Amino acid sequence: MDAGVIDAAELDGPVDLQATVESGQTYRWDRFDGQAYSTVGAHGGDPWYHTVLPGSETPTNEPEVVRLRQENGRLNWEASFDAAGAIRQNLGLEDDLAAIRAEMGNDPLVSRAYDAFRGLRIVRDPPFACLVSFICSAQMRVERIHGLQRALERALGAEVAFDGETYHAFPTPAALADAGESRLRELGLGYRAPYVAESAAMVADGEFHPRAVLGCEYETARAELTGFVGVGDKVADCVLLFSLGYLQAVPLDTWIQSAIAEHYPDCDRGSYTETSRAIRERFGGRYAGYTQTYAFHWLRTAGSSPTA
DNA sequence: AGCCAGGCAAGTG
DNA sequence: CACTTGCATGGC
Repeated sequence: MDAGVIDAAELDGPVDLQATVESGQTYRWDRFDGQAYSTVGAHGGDPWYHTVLPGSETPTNEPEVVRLRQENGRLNWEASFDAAGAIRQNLGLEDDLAAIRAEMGNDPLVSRAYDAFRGLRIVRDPPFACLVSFICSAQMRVERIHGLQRALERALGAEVAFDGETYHAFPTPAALADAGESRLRELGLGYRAPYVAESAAMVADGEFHPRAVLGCEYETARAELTGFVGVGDKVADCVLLFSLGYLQAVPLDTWIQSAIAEHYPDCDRGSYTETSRAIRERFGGRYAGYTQTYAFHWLRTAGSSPTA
């Protein structure tokens, strides 16, 4: 077993592991202590989190386990390989958070949210898992989205042994495509089941891959991703922001739309494309997705309920 | 019991 | 293009 420490002092700005992995941007990290996933602040002590990275992101080309825990300014990790680089990349630890904050804006909502979750980073999740989890996210609560991803892993993901325990990788595109709509309905996906089955088949067949939009200009990339079944502008923005590193993407979900109505009514331009352009400018341009994610987490945990 | 959840697709006007 | 409707399931 490999292990190591990432000291926040090496990074540009603070780190808050719990806010990063429990703010609804990634569904690939599980808390080890078995407590409810999204009960922010309810755990005692510093919990371990674990994930299984896909073979496409490991040196062995096989799924590998990573465990991680924050103690003050230090991130302790354990893994089946030298995972320091992968962790830094996957959790946005290489982002210059201090510089990003300077472009996020200073209105009350943004300032309150940033102060509440100082150290929250934007993740770079494995693209296929990110795509599936946000297809599943339609009309579902964050806690349930996370539960569904775990159900998919347990039922359809490869077993990975590590340190005497068994973990599950996220299902491959072929595994989800082969499972088909009926099996995915059995696992609780509801009307999203055919969306996941069809989009997984597109990837398994080599017809399309979320990674294929890398290099495209932002709005082009978003439009391309809507070629997947079950992916509209909002889910496409989630994949761009939480997986592909498009930090300007601002997913216009119900929480953000209600925040726009309440706090930035001049940014409501009536269409997704135009409202997106306006709020992106208000939220700091190239780093607007960071602002969105702080605002989302703050609204969902401390702010008022959406009215939309 | 009814309403709602990190929406999307298909169908109208 | 704007607007409406149907869609699974679980928690409050």
